[in-house]
Amino acid sequence: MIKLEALRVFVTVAESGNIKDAADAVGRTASAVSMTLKQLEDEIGGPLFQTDRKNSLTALGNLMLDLGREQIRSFDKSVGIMRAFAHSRIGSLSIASVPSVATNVLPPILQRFLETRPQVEVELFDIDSAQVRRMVESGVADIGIAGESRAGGGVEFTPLFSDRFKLLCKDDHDLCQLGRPIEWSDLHGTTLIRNGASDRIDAEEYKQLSARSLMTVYNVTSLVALVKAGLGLTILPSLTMHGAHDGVAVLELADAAASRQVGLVERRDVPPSPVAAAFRAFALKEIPALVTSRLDD
Amino acid sequence: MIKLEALRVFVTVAESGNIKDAADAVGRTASAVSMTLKQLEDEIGGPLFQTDRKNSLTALGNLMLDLGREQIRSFDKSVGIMRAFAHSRIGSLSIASVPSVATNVLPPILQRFLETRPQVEVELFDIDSAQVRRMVESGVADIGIAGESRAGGGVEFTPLFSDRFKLLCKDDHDLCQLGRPIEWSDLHGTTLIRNGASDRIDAEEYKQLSARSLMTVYNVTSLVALVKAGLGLTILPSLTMHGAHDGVAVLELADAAASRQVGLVERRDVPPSPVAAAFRAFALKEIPALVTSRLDD
DNA sequence: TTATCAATTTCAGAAGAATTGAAGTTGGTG
DNA sequence: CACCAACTTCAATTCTTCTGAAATTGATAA
Repeated sequence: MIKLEALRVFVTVAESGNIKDAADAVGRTASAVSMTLKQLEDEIGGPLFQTDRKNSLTALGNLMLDLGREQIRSFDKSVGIMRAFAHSRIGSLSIASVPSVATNVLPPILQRFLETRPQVEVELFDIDSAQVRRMVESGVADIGIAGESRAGGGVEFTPLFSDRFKLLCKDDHDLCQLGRPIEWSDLHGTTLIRNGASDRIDAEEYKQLSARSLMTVYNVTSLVALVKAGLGLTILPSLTMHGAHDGVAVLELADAAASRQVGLVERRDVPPSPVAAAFRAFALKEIPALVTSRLDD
Repeated sequence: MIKLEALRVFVTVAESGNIKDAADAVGRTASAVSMTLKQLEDEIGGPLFQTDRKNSLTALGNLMLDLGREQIRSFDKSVGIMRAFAHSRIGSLSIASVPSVATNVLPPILQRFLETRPQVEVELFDIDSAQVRRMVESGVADIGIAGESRAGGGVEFTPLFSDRFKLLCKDDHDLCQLGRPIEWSDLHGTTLIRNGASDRIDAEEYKQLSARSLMTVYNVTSLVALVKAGLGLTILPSLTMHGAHDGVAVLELADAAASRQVGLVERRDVPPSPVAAAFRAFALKEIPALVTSRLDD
């Protein structure tokens, strides 16, 4: 059986024009090279060089030099691709994330992740938690970032950070004068605007308040605009409303349990691609640190 | 160093979905296959299968299956080409031959030669002996067929057959009545037409006759037409005028030395390509036999 | 949950292939 | 024609790969 290694030796000899130099180049003795060449000629079925001074090729030798070079080049390139992929230097990564993280957290994370992986292709979808789970489950996204869900399903959740809910109201609202964390009871008699994230709060008191609410707004920008216009107040994870908004105030809630767990969503039983695995490790290490500093503003 | 053989094993395992069947397919034990796979994973830098039951590939495994298959296919194809070329089943062959041989001898020879080599490409040039030598010397033709030349030059001559010169005259010419081989002296007083081939006759008597000749014609068809028209007689190698011509007679010459040696012309010090070498051997064996029967007509 | 069974892995020894260094050839050069 | 360098050959050695037995693993069924 002809080996690629034998072709490598042959090409080296053909290029150096003699066995001794080729032997040095491949790190063997001349006799080893000579034997390899002989074996190759036997297996191919004809002489490769015109004389045993290896400075001129036969027609067969020329053909083998061309074909051999191409095979070596192509093989080495393939191996390079395999290794690059295995070491997550190449590949593609599809991330599905809830908007708050996609907007406030992922940009610097991805930037740093891609700094050492310029060849990796990334797709980022910002969608709500339920859809994140769906995209990961169906394999459309390699990894998701979303709030924790009750049902396990085909996906697995790994917490990244916890994000406390806060109250958003107009900055001249009465509640701003309280000077202390807001109790659920403080909200009686106010107009609460529901949103996509606030359903996750488990407190019974909040649920009752929420049930009486007449408005639900999913878009954060709209939500802030409505609050600013004085149409009501709303409760959001603090990361969601990260960044100052003129005319609105962000107040602490007294209920420490009012928080959402944000974490990675991954498919169960399907191992991640090397890039996805690398991103997972990177995210697990970097996102909590980043979020901590971000929420301390 | 990753070996193509390891990729072969991996592809087989990926295709059979388990080690045992793959081991049978490649003629190894399961343990050997298992170890090869492990080594491959170490060298690439990541797992190839999702579990140690080898029925589902990782993303890396899928990539390697694709790339590996392609490498194997391409390598095997290259080796096939090398072997086919070495065994002269493919390649190209450029033959330069004098017209008499190209017309009367080569067609059946080439037909038989190519019967077992349908992929071989042949070019055939019919030109005079001097040009045959030139084409072979310059490498334009791989092999030549021509009359023997005095000067060696960069080419080598190997005799194939000897071709006696004969006299061609109008069939009502007086010489036809002699009923015996023609002596040079019989030609005194006749009109001799010189031609490209007859210069090779060494006999002093002929040379004198030839020197007196006023006409030289190189094209055999024209030559025969002139003879038939009664403008003179000419002396040609018998193969040249093979095939009956109405109205002309072919007479034996008494001078047994009046013959040309026809043979192979090959470049010195440049080994023939496998096809050329095969054709050489074939020609050396088949042409003399064919010519003998051809000239016995 | 545990028992079972086949597939896989591990391990040490065996077999095989490649490599070495020394001795022997060969071919080119002065 | 003798010399020298390059190459080949050969037997011993080293390195790699393979094998068979035993241990482990994981799926399936009781």
